[in-house]
Amino acid sequence: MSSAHWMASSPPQDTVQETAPGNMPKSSLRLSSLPPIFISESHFKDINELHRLEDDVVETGGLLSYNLHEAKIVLTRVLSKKRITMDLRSKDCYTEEVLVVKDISVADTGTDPAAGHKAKRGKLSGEYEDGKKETEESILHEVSTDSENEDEHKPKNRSTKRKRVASSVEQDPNKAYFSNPYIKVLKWEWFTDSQKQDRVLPIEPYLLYQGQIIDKPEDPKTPGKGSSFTARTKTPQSILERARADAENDTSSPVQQRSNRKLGQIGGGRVSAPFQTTPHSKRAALLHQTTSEHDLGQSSDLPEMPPWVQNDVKYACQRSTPADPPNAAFIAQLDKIKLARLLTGDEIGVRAYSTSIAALAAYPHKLSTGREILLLPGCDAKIANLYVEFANYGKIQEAEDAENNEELKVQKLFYNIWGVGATTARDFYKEKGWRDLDDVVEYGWQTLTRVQQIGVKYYDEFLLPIPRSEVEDIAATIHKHAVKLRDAGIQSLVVGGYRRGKEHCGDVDIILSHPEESKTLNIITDIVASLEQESWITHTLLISTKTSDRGQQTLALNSSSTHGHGFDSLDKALVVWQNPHYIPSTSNPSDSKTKNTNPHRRVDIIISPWKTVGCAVMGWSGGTTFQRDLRRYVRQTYDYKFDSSGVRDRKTGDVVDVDGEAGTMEQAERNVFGALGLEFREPWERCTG
DNA sequence: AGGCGGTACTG
DNA sequence: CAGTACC
DNA sequence: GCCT
Repeated sequence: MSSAHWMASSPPQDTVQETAPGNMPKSSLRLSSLPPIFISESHFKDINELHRLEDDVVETGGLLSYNLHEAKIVLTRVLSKKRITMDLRSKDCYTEEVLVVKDISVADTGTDPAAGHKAKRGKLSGEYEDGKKETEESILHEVSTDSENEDEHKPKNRSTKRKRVASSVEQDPNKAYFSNPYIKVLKWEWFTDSQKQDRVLPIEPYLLYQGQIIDKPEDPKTPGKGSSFTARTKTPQSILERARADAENDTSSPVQQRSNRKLGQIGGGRVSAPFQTTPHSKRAALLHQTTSEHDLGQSSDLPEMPPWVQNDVKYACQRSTPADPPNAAFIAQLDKIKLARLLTGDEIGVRAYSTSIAALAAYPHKLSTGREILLLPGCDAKIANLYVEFANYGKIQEAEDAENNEELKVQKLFYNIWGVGATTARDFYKEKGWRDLDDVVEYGWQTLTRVQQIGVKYYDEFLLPIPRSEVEDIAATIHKHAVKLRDAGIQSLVVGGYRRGKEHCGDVDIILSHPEESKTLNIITDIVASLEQESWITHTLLISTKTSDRGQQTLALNSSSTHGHGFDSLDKALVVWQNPHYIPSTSNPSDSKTKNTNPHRRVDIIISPWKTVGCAVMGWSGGTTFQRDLRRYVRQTYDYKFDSSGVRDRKTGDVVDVDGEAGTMEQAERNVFGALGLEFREPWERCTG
């Protein structure tokens, strides 16, 4: 994208040297002869700063305008063209880009926008070789086109204008620009740099966008856009959403369940306001609620609390958490709020909701009152209030709002790209101004990391659930290769969601080990190579061949006589998998080269040395909250540090053997539970989310 | 008022 | 160093 | 958001 290069380049700092601003007491910059100037508020921290800067402009005689239909200059801190046109549109200013071709000799050189666009469509149909960059030429001073309207199929030449601007201007390099009627969006630095140099600098190096104002386009919706990619991405509802929908259709709706409940038990009869409580009044309000319920003679008898509640056992690794708890519908609502916390970057909020959810998921009874929730570890007034709302109305406004929020919807779409986290998803939305995957591909493909490109390429396929049988097939293939590369002593175990019993898995996690320590050394490289060789692995997202810091391990140093260095290596590879065996198209037998349509899968291959394989299995089998709580439990109880490659004493750094002697991975894992003073939990009891 | 899991790779 | 990944 |  030539525009990207162009935009990224900084304005030349050596444009003019002659002025020595030092002896000027006050800026003598005069902007009074320039067209009206509009300042875009985007990226200004607060209104005051904006006003101050507006004052600065006024001080130079600049004609400040608040109407984009009269302003000819827009100063902005935004850099991306997409975002600029969005900003303009938000002020009811619709534009078509007007190209600036400075030098005739470079005009029309391979920047046909339609062609570029088409090429990217091709990528999405799978013809794209990831990793290979689509080299788009960066032509200095030529603004690549892109009509701002959403209509993908509009012929680009209709919306594209090219305007030649005199290049070798004698006196005023801006004259040619200001003699045309187009609106010009400049980097804010044009003004500040001009201030510094006390003269009106040429706008060209700062010109981000030049546009002609057009009428507001009709057809704001464009219902069927014909873009297969866009259509595809919207079709398969995310698993999460479907799970939620299911949960909400739960026949045992809490509304009927608690039909005798009076509305607005907290403080009044209103819907949302009562749930906004001040920190100090929260618990009191709820207690009052339960008291009044008691006074009304309703059954306030709570079921007998499970031992972990009675004993205030607070770590998720200390209790049984099934996959389908009685309060799944309520949990589904909390999950929506949690997702919103995640997307907005509130990691602590995520942690808090995760804790509450894990406790609720472990609770074996259908909830009946808000007071009940207060007894659960990790749950307090906020969650109890949400429950009361849920019990009364069958839904939670905050959750509904989060789910329906357009911004969050788009950010979730981006977040689902492998390699894109919450921060980048927000960046795509807020800074880049992208709204769907087509935008990502069209405007940002080259800025994506390698793995993000792969993530986009297989966006839909990575979201497809993997049946258990296919997980087993994949595991068998990996095991077979491992045996081939070493010997039949290789043991393997599928962990992750599969081991917790999920019917459909998001990915495949498999741990490989071997009772002889030497047999697992460097095997990850060999396995990946071997599977690549047979075309099972199409991409390696990440491979970790070092067990980084473990150099200091006394145990490894002394006991393992096997190797000179002999350290553990809990290696892993995160790869993209595709079954290379496909039916060569029954419908089109003549076509010898039909495409392999088997979906690409995400597969994690983990290698563990035998002596810590119990930790590896344990660390890869539980839900996230189970893992976090396990680590907190181990720290709190023993001041040890747990991770999937072993346990160490935090004070001494010594390795603690929790694996014991075991003949199988499962036995090793049981030993770890025991050594850590934990009751064994079956994998399907670790569904903490 | 401070803490919230621990580790490794990428860019 | 920030961001993302794994559970 | 909850816990210490």
